[in-house]
Amino acid sequence: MSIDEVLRARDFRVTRARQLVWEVLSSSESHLSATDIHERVHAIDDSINASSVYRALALFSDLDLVRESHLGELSTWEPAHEDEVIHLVCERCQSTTHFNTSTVDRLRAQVEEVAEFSPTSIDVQITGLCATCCSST
Amino acid sequence: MSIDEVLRARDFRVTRARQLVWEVLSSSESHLSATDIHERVHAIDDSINASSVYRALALFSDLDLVRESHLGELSTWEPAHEDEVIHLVCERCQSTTHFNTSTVDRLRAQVEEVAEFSPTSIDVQITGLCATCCSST
DNA sequence: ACAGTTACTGCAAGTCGTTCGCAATAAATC
DNA sequence: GATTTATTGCGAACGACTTGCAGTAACTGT
Repeated sequence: MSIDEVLRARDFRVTRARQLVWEVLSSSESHLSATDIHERVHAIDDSINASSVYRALALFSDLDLVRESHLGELSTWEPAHEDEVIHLVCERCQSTTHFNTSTVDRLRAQVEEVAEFSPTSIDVQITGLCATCCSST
Repeated sequence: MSIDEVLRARDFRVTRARQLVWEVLSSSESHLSATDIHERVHAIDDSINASSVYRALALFSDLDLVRESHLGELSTWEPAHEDEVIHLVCERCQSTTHFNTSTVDRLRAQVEEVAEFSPTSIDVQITGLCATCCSST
């Protein structure tokens, strides 16, 4: 189902701003800040305003099409994904990558058993240096 | 070693602003935003300005006395602690508890090996229901 | 205890990301 | 194509945070 269809199916209008924001978001592999997104959208069509970008992101967030994270200094967005994933945030280049491991499940189990805590969501965030930045030190 | 001693030992002046920020920070069990801290400091002594709070936090951060996290919409602060610790945040009573497990070390090792990422800090936040709230459902 | 030095502070202005009100625009419906 | 109204662009406003600067108060030496 394309973004146009999703929007129409939920009775929202298909607009150029929304299409472009989605295009930028889904064609990037990493997390993007609102400013990143706005810049990229603006590069394609400079008539699209920053507030439209923010409004599109808010809408997509309501529709669970995107996932907002507060990893670095700014909020970042990415298309929504199912699994609990670890975020690796590079403190030099600010890039964010995903890392998937069953260790997170082990963590969940431990917390439930030992701490008697019943988790609804797990957010793991590791800051440090990514491979590229680390080797260029 | 008290905050006064730490400051003096490193050739920084002991000021009321710094003392109060530290007092607020170390007497709270949960993470606090800069605004929270400012409010609490202001409640004790309303002559202390917001910029002094920010400057104190920046200094404490340099001295590794506090730890900054980017888990929510705002940055939050807490006194630095040695071990990488898991934060269990109850979504009903808002209490925050620490949980210590070697699984976090395993995580670090995995990330280093598999993702070739060199971590400086690990933040794990688990939201859900604490034992008390869970049993009173 | 006091004077001198200067690290710190309070203040006000400035920055930056984000939000909001409103009139103009353009997507859907007929 | 005309009508309706959800969306937009714009500019002003907001809130967190930073900065420059002149005044203050914490340390130092006497």
